[in-house]
Amino acid sequence: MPRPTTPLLSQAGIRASALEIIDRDGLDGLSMRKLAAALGVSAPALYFHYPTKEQLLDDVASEIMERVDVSAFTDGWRDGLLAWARSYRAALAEHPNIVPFLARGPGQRDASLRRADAIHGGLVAAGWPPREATMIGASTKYLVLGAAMGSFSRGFVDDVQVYLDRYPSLGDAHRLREHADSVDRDSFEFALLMFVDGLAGRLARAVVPPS
Amino acid sequence: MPRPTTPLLSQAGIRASALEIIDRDGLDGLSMRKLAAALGVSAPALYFHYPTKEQLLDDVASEIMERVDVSAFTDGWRDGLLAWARSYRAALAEHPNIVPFLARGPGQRDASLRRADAIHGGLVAAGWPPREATMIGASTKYLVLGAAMGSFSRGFVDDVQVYLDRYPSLGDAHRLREHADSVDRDSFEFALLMFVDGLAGRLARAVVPPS
DNA sequence: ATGCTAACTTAACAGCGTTAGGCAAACCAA
DNA sequence: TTGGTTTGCCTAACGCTGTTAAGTTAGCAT
Repeated sequence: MPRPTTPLLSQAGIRASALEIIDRDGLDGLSMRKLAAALGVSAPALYFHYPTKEQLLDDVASEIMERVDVSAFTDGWRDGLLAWARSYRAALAEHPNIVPFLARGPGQRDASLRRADAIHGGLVAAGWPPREATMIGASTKYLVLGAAMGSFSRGFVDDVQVYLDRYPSLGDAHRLREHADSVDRDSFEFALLMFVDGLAGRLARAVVPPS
Repeated sequence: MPRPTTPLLSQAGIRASALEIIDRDGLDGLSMRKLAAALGVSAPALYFHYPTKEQLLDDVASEIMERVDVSAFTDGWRDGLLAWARSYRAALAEHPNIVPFLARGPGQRDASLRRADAIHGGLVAAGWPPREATMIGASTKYLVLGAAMGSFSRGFVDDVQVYLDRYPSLGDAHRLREHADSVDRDSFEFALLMFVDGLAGRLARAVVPPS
């Protein structure tokens, strides 16, 4: 079968199929051969559309990151930060299996830079010194990514385990997983609020210096 | 070469060599064949001491986690939490390349449970409700792991990049990396302090309810 | 009509984690 | 001391991986 009348593959189609496999079979469950098979094509055919698997994953990750909302800083730094962090986490929650890949660096430099700039700009406009704005951005990213890694990739129920050990009346075995999930969800929200409260205190102290 | 007079391999030796390779060549740079070669042995020989590569990595990770200090909760929850978080991060900073593995779940269940129990117990003893103690433990872990992923694995300099873009006078190209490192270090400390401040406020409000 | 490029194919390479089977030294029971 | 079992290594090999090379033909431009 030589060159087909109408192309069998497209970058968008490859990305979609890849993400489907990742969601279903995990990050390690994606191989170029399996992906090709899902698209009804031989593995090397993919290399006419993507130069490398890494590049493909970068694109998939970028597609996911595009759903992150960095527009709410017009409503003040607090709302902006909360909206960013929550939408960031929500985006990762939709495709938990790709988080380990996403966690090792931004994909498309320019898009991620545009996001970082929106955040940084929003914070500075609200009165944060530039260097602290940078640290706030980094900190929030730490929180989201750490929570995403902890929640979505298996494991990390140890704290919940301890909790249940101390209150064994709570936990049927089959309820442990859902309980762990809710603890994880709540912990992220908790951490985010504590962090933002700490920030608010610092900003207040900076504006009105102590007597 | 049949059975040698004195064994060539030991679990401890295998772990040490594996960690050396990981530190030098990265997590993907560790293969059973390369590890075996470094030990002067053929690859399958390793399987007489470790049933699987995953198991070996689990052990290496556990060894690193043993250096985390969870003993400072006797000095109050604040100092305990700070000491734990800082020693946790320091432990990861010594072997950044293993963080991506470490981030996908606790290794030896009992050791990690013992740590989690010390933390949870320390927080509860200091007056935190059990459920919030669980969330504080989870949150702190998020922060440490997120920071470790962000800082150590390449990339994540985008915020720094934005910062430098806005103040281009600051940055020679060769200073960018060290600047990014310091921003990352400072950001972790910043995030940790903001989080703990938020916690302190919450605890104060809980103890002395608002009028 | 001719040649070039595009989009696929099959075959193959080096490397991966892991398993099977061989072999001799070391250990243990009689 | 002998004999048998176990131990700790070896080489060969399996099926998998990402990726490259070379072949084939449809479509398009000259």
